[in-house]
Amino acid sequence: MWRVLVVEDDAGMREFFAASVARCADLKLAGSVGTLAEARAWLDDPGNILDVLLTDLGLPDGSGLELIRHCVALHPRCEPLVISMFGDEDNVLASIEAGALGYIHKDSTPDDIAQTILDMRGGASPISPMIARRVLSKYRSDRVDAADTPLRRADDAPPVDGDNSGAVRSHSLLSAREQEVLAYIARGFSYAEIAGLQGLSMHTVQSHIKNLYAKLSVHSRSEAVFEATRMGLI
Amino acid sequence: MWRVLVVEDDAGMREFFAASVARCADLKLAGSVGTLAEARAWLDDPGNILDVLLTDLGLPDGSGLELIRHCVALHPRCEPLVISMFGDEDNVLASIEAGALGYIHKDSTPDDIAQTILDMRGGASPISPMIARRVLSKYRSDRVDAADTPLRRADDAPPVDGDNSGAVRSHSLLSAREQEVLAYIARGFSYAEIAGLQGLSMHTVQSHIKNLYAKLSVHSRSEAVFEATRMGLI
DNA sequence: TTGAACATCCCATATTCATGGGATGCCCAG
DNA sequence: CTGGGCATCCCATGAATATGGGATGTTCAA
Repeated sequence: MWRVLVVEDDAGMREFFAASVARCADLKLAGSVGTLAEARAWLDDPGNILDVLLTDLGLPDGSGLELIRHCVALHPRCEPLVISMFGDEDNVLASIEAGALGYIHKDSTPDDIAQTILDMRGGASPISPMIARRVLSKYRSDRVDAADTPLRRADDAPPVDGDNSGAVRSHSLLSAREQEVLAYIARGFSYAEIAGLQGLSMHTVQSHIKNLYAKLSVHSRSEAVFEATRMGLI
Repeated sequence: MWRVLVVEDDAGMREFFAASVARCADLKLAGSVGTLAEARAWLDDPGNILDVLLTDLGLPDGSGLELIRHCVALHPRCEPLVISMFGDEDNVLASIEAGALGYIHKDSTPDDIAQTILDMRGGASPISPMIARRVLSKYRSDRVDAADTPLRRADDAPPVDGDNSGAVRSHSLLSAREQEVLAYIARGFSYAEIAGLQGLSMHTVQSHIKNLYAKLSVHSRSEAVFEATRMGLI
């Protein structure tokens, strides 16, 4: 009997999925929430055990991708399944990279949904041939250039400066300020300390760090130091 | 109109596949052979152009895997498809690694065969959910291996230990656990996530990090990553 | 001259950290 | 057989961080 958590912002849809799960004898609806925050809280509760995460990608307060990563980290035995819309292949692929094992179409019937979940727990990966092909391509190219594969969380792509005039200033991904701030971060200085050392406001420092993170595609100081080191910026 | 080469040692089967291809208006039977040698010769002839290689794996004079590799090298635009038997998943997986895009079951109907080939040329990868799952696992473990390789350098750290027989680990500043935790910290994982990934309690992770800090004489994650990098521990 | 990138500053809030405790059990060396 | 290093777990709290908003001005290139 597999425990399923449904995460979907649209109330109607959520009801539908929840009902589909609930009415299958081999599945148990462990929970049903509508936001990323709620889902995270649910997953964070050590009392909750999960076998299947059924989640939408477009949540009001964030991306389902984050949720998937969070889930695979916290519940290693849980298998994530994505609720996808038609023509949403890029996102599905991203989900798979994030840890999803397959997806369910938004216009599936209740029985299809339950069956797909059971198939997955039986060892299958419910993905279409089109997606399979793309996974294969990715798989192959990754084997080739595995050396400089981004390490993690590189997919919630930051606004990494869409201008490709990069030929000019190719060796300064970061602005001068950002670089300085980064150096301080690596040495463990706090916002306030960096601000003091540079004669800036703490808010300014915060801003620089925000931008820094976006450019490095990271979400924390330690990750930033790690990535920057890897990229030879420190 | 896709040109198909059929490679299958069993004469009856070969006839069957050849006929299935031939009778489809959008496919052209470019050739039909029964041995690896013949197939190689066919592929080696610069006059022959190929869009789809449909091959069995168990050929009398060698493996279809070799043929697939040979084919992808000589005919980059050709898409290999494997003829598989029931329960032959390991071989199918190997074929995919060798370059195959999918497979056809030996007990398919003529129409299925043609349709599968057309689907593949349309951008799909005809593989079952079970196989897809195995490809995914492989894909993921490969990525992890790739990401981990640069981390474990001078030292030891067997992936998941549990046995602390490391008596001979004389000049290792950090314990195995601490190293692992450090690696996760560098990638920006939170306490809870690291705990999940290692199957530990969050409190335990916290303890390791505390001790880690003491050993490195630092007071934050970013400092730890910086110092550890400087000391060649990451 | 209009937009884009940068630098600067401000605010608010939920989450996560750091760090101080303390506890048990294992194994190895002294 | 005892102490120290390691691994594991628990708790609590103040501090720091991450991240979402906005706002202003400069500079440089299209």
